[in-house]
Amino acid sequence: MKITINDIAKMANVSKGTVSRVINNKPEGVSEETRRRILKIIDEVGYVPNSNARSITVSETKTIGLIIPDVSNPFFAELARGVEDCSSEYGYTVFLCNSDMNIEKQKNYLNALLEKRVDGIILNTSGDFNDKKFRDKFYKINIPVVLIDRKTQDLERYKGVFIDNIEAGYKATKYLISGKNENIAYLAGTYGIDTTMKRLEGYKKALTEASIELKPDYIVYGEYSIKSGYERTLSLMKGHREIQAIFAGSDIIAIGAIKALKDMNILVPDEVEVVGIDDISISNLISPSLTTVAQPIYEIGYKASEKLINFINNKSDYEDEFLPTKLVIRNSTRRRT
Amino acid sequence: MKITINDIAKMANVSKGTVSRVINNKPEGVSEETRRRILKIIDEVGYVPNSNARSITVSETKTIGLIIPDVSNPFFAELARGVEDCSSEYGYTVFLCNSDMNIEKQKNYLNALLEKRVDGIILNTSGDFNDKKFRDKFYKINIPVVLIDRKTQDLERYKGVFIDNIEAGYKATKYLISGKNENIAYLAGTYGIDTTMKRLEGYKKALTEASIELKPDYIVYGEYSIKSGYERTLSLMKGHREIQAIFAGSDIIAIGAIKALKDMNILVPDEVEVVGIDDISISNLISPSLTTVAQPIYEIGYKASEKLINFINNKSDYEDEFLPTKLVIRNSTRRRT
DNA sequence: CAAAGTTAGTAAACCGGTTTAGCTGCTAAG
DNA sequence: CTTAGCAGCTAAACCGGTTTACTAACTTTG
Repeated sequence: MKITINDIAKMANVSKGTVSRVINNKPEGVSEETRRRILKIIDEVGYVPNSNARSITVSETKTIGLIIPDVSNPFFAELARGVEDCSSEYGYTVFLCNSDMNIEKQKNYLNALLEKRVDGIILNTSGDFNDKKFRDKFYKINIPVVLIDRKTQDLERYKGVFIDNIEAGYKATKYLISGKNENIAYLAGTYGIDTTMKRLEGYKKALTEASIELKPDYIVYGEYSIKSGYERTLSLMKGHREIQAIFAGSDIIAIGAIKALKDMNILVPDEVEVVGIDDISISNLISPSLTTVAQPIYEIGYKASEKLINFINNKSDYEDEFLPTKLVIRNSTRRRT
Repeated sequence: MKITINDIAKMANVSKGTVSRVINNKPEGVSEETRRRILKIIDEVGYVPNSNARSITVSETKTIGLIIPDVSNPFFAELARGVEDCSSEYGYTVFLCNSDMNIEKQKNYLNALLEKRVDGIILNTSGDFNDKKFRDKFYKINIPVVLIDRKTQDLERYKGVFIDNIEAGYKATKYLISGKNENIAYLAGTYGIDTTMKRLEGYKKALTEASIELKPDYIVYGEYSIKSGYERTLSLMKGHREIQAIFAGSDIIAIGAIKALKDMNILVPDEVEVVGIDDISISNLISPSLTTVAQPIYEIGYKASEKLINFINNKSDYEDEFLPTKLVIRNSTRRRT
C-alpha cells in the first residue's frame, strides 16, 4: 500500500499536477504557501516519488550501465569506482554487470539494460558481437555508449577512453632493453583483444628499433589472470631458459609470472626482469614490487562516465580520449646506471 | 521515437493486451499462430519492452541495491562479485553504491534506491542513522534489507550474513599466543563498528584464557585501510618495541603493518608476527605472505543476495546466517612445532 | 475604468505498460 | 437442439507520474 502522488494531492486538497510541480521544484504555478503545505505533508507521511513512473514520461532514468569482465579484478574495481564516483556526482546511479568476457552474458546484460532504459552504457567489451541480428537491433536503438580500455572492430562507431597501448608496450619493452636484455618475452593477455595486440605492436616497435630479432616463440598468449600468467611463465621458461626479461601484458599477469619464477628458483630481477602494465594498487605491495607502465585507472573510469553523461545531455562532442601512461620503476627490474 | 507496445499492436492488428501477453509468455488468451506473428514483428522491428513502465503496475523492478564503502577495496570487490553473480542468476540487476563510510552519502544512496523502487537492499552499513526522521521514514517504507559483514544497533530489525567475529578474533589471537608471544597488539579498524568490537572481544577472550594481562596500550584503533595500518604501526612500535605480535583487524591493515615493520627494519615474522582477517586474494601474494583468518567473502555476498531474493519472494524465512572462518597459515608467522 | 497581463491552480490527456471484464464464435455435453 | 464451456481476443481501466490547455481571480497599465 505504497503512498502515491494522488494520496498527497488529496491530503493537500490540490490536483496532482500541483504536487508534481512541487516535487520537481518547478517555480511556476504554485504559491509559496501551498508549496510549503505540500512539502510538509510529503515530509510527514514519508512520501517517496516513484522515479520509474516519472521516467516513462520524461524518457530518462538517470541510470547508466557499466559492463566489465569482473569487479573482483583490481583493475576493473578501480575503474568501476571511478565510474561510480563521477556518475553519482552527476546524479546518476550505475548498474554493475560482470560479463566474464563471455559474449553471451554481455548480450544478456545489454538486453537487461535496454529494458531498464538506462540513459547510456559504459562498456569494456568482451569482443565482437557474434549475434548479428542482435547487433543490428542494438545499433538501431542508438543508445549512448562509451567504450573503456578496449576497442573492438564491431563497435567502431562508439568512442571511448583509453590509453595509447602501442606506446605503453613500447615504453615497457624499451625499458627492458635499456637493462641490456636481448631475450625479451611478451607474456600477453587474451589473443585478438585490442589492448593485447596494440601492446604487441609497441613491443615489436621497441625491438625493431633496437635491432633485436623478433622471436615468435617469445610471444605467448593467455588470459588476463594471475593463473594464466603463472602457467604460461612455467611453460615458457621451461623451454627457453635463455629469456632475460618478461614484458607482461598486465600487472595481474606479471604477478603470476613472478610467482612462477620464484617457484622455479629464478631470481627476479637478478636473473629475469619483469615489467607489467596497469599499476594496480597491489603492484607496490608484492615482493619484489613491480615495475610497470601505470595507467590512470580511476581517471579512465571517471572520464568515461563524464564523457557519457555529457554525450547524453548533448553538452559536448564525443571523441576518443587517450590518457597518459607513465613508467613506474620499482624492484622487479634492476637498477639502471 | 522509441517503438512501443502500441506500435507492435497496430502492426499486428491486435490489441495491446494481446501483445502484452505474448511479451510475458502468458499461455492463455492468444493462439499459437498470432503469438508467432507478433513475435516475428517484435523481432523484425527490434522492439524492447520498457521494464520501468511494467514495474509501475506489477510493483517489482527486478533490481536490488548494493551499498558498500568502496569497491576498490578488494574485500568489497569480492563481496560485490558474489552479490552480482547470485542476483543475475535470479534475474536481478544490481545498483552499485560506494558510501565511503559516510553516513550522509549512504542516506543519499538509500533515497535514490527508494525512488528507483529497488526490490531490496544489501547494506554494508556505515554506522547508525544520524537523521532520525529519515530512519523513521525508511523503516516505514519497509523495504527488504539484508545486512552484510557488519551489524548496527540502529538496524537491529534487519538480518544478514556475517562471520562470527568473536571467534575470528579469538582464533587469530590464540594462534599468536601459540607462538609463545605474550605482548600481542590488536591493530583494530574503525572504533565502534560491530566487526572491530567483536574481534576485540575475541582477542580479549584468548588473552584471558592464556592468563595474559590485557594492556590497553596494545589496542590501537584506526581505519580499515593500508595507510591507517601503516601509520598506527609506526607509532605503536615506536612506543612499544617489546611487542612481539600484531593481530590486525583486517588483511588490509595487516598489509600496512607489514610495510611499516619493514620500514622500521623489524623482521616479519622473526621479530614480530602478524595475523590478519579476511584472506583477500593479495594476502597470498605479498611478501611475507599473510597468515590470516579467512572469510568466505564471495559466498557471503552470494548468500546475502540469495537471502534477500528469497525474502523478497517470501520463499524462505529470514534469519541471521554466520559463515565459517578458517585460519590460513602462511609466512607472516613463524613455523609452529 | 477597461484592457491586458500575471499568478495559482485544475482537469484531462498522456507516457508504456498490465489486468480485468466482457464479447464472439466455436465445440462438447446433456 | 439448447446450453454450457472455452479459446481467443478487445476495450477500457489502471499503475504513478508529467505536461498541456484552460480558467478564475487578481494586478498592472494606459
